[in-house]
Amino acid sequence: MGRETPVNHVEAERQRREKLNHRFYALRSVVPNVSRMDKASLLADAVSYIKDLKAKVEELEAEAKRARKESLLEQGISSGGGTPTSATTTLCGGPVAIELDVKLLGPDAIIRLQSENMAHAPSRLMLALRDLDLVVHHATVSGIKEAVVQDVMARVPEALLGEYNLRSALLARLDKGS
Amino acid sequence: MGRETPVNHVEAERQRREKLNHRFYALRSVVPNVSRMDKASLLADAVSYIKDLKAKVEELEAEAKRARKESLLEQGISSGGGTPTSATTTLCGGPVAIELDVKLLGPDAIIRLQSENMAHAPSRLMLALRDLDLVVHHATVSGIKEAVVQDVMARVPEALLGEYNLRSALLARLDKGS
DNA sequence: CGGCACACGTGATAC
DNA sequence: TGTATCACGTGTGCC
Repeated sequence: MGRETPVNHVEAERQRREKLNHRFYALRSVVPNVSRMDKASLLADAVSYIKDLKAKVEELEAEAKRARKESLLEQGISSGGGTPTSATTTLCGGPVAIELDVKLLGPDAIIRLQSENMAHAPSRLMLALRDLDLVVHHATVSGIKEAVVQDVMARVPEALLGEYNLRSALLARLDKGS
Repeated sequence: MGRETPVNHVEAERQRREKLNHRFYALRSVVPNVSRMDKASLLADAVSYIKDLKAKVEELEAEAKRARKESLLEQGISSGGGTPTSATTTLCGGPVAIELDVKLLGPDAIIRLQSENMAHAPSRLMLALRDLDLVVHHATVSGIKEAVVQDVMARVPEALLGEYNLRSALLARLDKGS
């Protein structure tokens, strides 16, 4: 039958070239010292430039690390003031301080979790929600110093309906993810 | 009259192509995390990478200058300073449509993730953040129907500084957690 | 004239 | 099956 007009192919190739050339132009805009307008030279210059930047970054990072250690030393010496570090290591035996509030509105739930700022609290709650198949509609999490508070609005699967059920399941999941 | 055999022309063009491809290969060797083997993507990644390196250099230089002044003054001002900002945006066409935007402000990052409303998107991002040791200061997630958008403010570990690095690491983690 | 660099259309090919 | 990318040969303009 009639050939599927190859004009599409031509046009596609044209767009591809156009895109490529645009990328080349973008590359030119970020690489200084573009001696030749030549594409090959541009690529070569880009490579050298990247190598230069890499070396520079590495050098500066080493210097920064050095400076940081100095700074840490200074801090360690001058740490005569009151430090707010409590960090009672009672994580193991004792349960972490947690306050969990669950309210149901029809099939949806409003969940409020306030706890110590343990490591990666947000991922913990989100994992618990995921494991229980709660569909998150909206969530906020804010952490300051030693405390973190999370508010979540989500849809609850029928099997978990009932504030007590939901709260228990959430607490179990939260403890489990220690 | 008889055509002056264009074999020279052909051969010249062939060598030119060969040279260009070699340059492309060289560029690949200095740009990390080249997701696609595609030439256009390589150029785009190279541009992002160069921008990122530039920002990193600028940031580190500012920090070095600041550290130098601190060292000279021997004064301990709070280090929660704001350093100049830079921006990076790209789009990743994987199994799911994802748009990830990362902005660095000194040691902190502002992360914006917009994606399809796949199952449990929030836990995914939070897991990625946890795995990368980002300390989340504030986060919001809102989902409606087929789309979900997440905004996060978090502290970035030194090893991950650089928008390109951070973005790549996040993308990798997000893909991994399918 | 000839070297050089580019854009174009085309066939092949992978997903 | 269409939709991507790529390499190739060719035409064209510029020193």
